[in-house]
Amino acid sequence: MTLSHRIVRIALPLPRPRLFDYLAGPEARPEVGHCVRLPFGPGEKTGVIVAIDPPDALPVEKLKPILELLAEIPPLPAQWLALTQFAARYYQHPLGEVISAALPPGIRRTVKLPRDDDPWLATTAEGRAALGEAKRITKALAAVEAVQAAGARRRSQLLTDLEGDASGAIREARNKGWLEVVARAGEREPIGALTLNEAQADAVSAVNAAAGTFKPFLLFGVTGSGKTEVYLHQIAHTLAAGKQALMLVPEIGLTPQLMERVASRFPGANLVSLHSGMADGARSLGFVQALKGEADIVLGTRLSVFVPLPRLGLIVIDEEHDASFKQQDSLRYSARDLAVWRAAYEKLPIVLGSATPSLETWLHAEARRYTRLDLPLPAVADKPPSLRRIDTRRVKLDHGLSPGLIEGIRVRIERGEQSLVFLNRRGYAPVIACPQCNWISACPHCSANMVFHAADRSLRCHHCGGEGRVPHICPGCGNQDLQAFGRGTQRLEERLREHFPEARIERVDRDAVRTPAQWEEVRGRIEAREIDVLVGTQMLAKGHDFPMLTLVGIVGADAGLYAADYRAPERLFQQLMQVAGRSGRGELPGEVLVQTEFPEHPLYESLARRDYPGFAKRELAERKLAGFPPYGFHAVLRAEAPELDTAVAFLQQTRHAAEALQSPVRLFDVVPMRLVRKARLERAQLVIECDTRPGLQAMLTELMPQLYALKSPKDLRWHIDVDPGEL
DNA sequence: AGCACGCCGACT
DNA sequence: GTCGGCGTGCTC
Repeated sequence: MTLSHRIVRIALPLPRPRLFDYLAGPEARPEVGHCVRLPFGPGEKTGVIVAIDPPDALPVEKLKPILELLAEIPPLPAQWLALTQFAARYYQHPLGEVISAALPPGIRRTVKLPRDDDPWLATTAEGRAALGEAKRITKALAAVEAVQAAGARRRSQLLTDLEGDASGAIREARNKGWLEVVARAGEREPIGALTLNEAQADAVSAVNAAAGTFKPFLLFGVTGSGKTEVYLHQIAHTLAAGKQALMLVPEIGLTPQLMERVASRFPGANLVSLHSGMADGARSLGFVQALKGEADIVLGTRLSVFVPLPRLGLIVIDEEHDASFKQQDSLRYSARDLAVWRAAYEKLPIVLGSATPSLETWLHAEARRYTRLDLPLPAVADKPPSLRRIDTRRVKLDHGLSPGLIEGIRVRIERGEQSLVFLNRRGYAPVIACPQCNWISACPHCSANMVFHAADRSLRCHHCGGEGRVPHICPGCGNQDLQAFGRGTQRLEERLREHFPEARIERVDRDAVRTPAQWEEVRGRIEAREIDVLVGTQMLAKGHDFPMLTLVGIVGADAGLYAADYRAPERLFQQLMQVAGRSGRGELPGEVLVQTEFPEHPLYESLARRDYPGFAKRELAERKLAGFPPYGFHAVLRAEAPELDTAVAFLQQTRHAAEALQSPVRLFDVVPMRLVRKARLERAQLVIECDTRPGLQAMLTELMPQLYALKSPKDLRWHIDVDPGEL
């Protein structure tokens, strides 16, 4: 080898925390951050260079040369590598796998990069003339029309603007000379910017003033207080300074309306949207545009926190408390927490928006580590709906519905207003049982009951997706009289139809509304006042304002009050605040009815006053007493195997190893998980608790090599979850 | 994760 | 006599 050969250290997608050294020839000109294709064992893999000529490299004669340096992908910037390295350290996950999770699948798997055939298109005089003279709008003319409306449009954006596969129509319009390639969208007046009220204006200037420094903000305001408008003004300021903006939204928050609102506000900006449902090519293209600095705004779900942005100037996290920011498998990261780290590392302001912040964020704000920006409701809408609690111990329920709620719905139907009944349990009934022999509809693969779905008379397990027919006679004793116990949204819907046969009733849950398009369609009908009563799960809690919705009924929420998981009340309060906020958003006064056996429960007291700070104060006091987050820190090691003993034995071994480590952590007992059996696997867990994050980190870092060294049975799988969403 | 190497049961 | 089971160990 010659002197100009370099040794490159590569992170590879392997489930062990190891890096591998290779040789790169003089012609390769390797840089840290470059993607490389290389021989690995008998096959090939793609990896990323994390170091060049490391001092502790393997002897050269043991190294293989790389196959190819993927020079068409610019090297990933140092800040990006720092983010993945931090995530690998913090979440105790192999760096190669973190990098692989952070890269879009198209780049991860192949050498093929989607050709950047994504020019800016503008209309020509011929195109505008053709549009004006046309009697019929052809697909090609529709493309011209869409470009005309936007001023100039990226081809990829145009493809998503138009119905179906529009690539042929765009080609035709270009061939006819109706569309031409332009260097870049010209500066245009932003469309639809709203005048800010005083609180909004203050929030905007506070964040603008923090440009170029790490400063976290909590934008605290209910839906309707205008958080999105504040984000848009902050993004406008960021773009004007020549920087890029990253905006993360919950999974269900990434709607076409939001995309459209951002796109039409910044017609000249290159807006990239990213979520896991996108095709590989589009995802890779967006990623590379961001990496090259061509994207101005990235709007996406949690995975967007890993998008490289060389000129990043602002991060926004909408609904920061939302559970979908935490990944629940493989690399179990919190996009919100990583975003805060990223903002600190890159010295940026970050805005966390919520009406019901996570207690972690709220505590930061109370401690003045985060700056709280309050957005009160605008004066015109400043009439929070009255909240009434219906004591279900004192009234006779009709299939779970109280007379008060039924009467409330009846009145709304008469007035031509809309009602919403919220029940966070889909299906018809949560269990089928035999009153004679106590047989119940248990899932054969999980320690859970199968839920009765009336539409197709099926029994479904909501944990493993298993499905079966409802037996005609009891499998235990042959009894013909099987009964459905408890209630879900389907049963409520059925009962409401019996009560109000004339009313237009619509159920909204994951069974009835499967795709975003279906949800859009239902939403349209709600707005067009074609629906009188909505029945549904938390899907209904989010989304847009329905001005004619004046009654929200909350049914069966009590389960969250005394649940085993200490986070249950926090989630319940967030959910109820959100669903209660659906009512009375227009001119008409709203009402919320909560059916409960515990009307005097403090959570409902706080809810009635719309008093998040009061709720948070009480909840934080309890957490502090228990040493739970955000006053203590958890990691949980989970193991699963066909036999529970296998999983328990593995965790016991780990626990012994951990005990020997001289660490301030507290090790809980190894216990079966609450849902012990899921999809034919028995699961157990070991919770590790510590008063400080660094203490927990240090212990885990010491423990991990021993964990990897433990020889675990072939059929056992384990993972570690730092800052778990639930215990 | 793949994938090969490597020692023990029922088959052309 | 071999085809193949998946246990263990390695990949620069």
